[in-house]
Amino acid sequence: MKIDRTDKAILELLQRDATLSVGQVAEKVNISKTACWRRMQQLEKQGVIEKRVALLNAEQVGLPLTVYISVCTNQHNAGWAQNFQRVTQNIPEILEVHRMSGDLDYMIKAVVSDMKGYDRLYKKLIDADLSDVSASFVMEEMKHTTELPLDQL
Amino acid sequence: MKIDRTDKAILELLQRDATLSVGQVAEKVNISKTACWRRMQQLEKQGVIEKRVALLNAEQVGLPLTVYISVCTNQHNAGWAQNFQRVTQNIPEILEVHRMSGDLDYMIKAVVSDMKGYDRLYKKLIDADLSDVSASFVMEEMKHTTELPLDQL
DNA sequence: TCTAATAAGGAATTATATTCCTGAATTGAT
DNA sequence: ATCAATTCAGGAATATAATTCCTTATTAGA
Repeated sequence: MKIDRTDKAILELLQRDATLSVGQVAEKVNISKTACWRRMQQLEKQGVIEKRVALLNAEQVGLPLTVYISVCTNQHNAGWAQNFQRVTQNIPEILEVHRMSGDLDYMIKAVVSDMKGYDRLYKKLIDADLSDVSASFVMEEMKHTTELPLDQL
Repeated sequence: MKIDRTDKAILELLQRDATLSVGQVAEKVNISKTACWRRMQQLEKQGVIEKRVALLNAEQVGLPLTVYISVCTNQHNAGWAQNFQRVTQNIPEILEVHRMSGDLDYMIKAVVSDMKGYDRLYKKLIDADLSDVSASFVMEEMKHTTELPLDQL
């Protein structure tokens, strides 16, 4: 199934605001309600639309501090990697974990309430045998979006 | 307005799946549809719920490569910062920009189609006089969520 | 305890999603 | 080019959900 110009327009709208009704989307992209509904279904079935979520304000829920943590290791073994995977999955403050190119290391993004909160997170990582850990704190969030650019479609 | 236990439960549900109907949420948190609807309205009015969005699959829309770019500067002046702000806001591949603690630098997260795509982005940054740029590519996305932990509420 | 204020639920109403059916456009074979 | 066969689109009907409105509890303060 190919994503055409109309699908692209639908995706752009829904990335911005998923509360739009089928009718509203249909009108904006100039097709009928039914046709629009079918396209939206299709895009979900294909997995192009992964999910619809509510985005919360981190400050208002008591998580004003974002921190990037890089973790280095010289342990190449599968056991270590598996343990790392398991530990990070189960810490809810950790929002993202990436294995990076270059050095053999990982980048973690986490949100915490304050330095005390970071310290608790740090200890959890240390306890899990992730020793080579270094943190950078976010001073100012200048841009933050979940909208992917769809130019290439 | 205080966020109580019930609000917290509502937020946890909607962070995970914003397609849940008011009725479904109400049932899960054991209150009436109307009460639940009012709480949801309130949470939106307060800005605790910032928005509802559709999350797309980056691979399926042709953006399989994520890159972190750090930008250093020795230019402290307001003009440079303003230019930086303007340039990054207008590049849609750039999803996040953070000013970090420690060294005077910035961290950018971007998505691109491939190395060619990265190179185009790189050139845009260079053109905008952001010279001290270094990239790290994501090899594997191990965790990626927009769900904030609400334990502290 | 009484009153005012606040919060909750049920029923009615409105809006929206979803299905179903019909007709148009497109494709592929002859 | 013509004729099925298939895919795609739209309108109307139906089902589901959101929203409003009204009435009843519950709470806080005098």
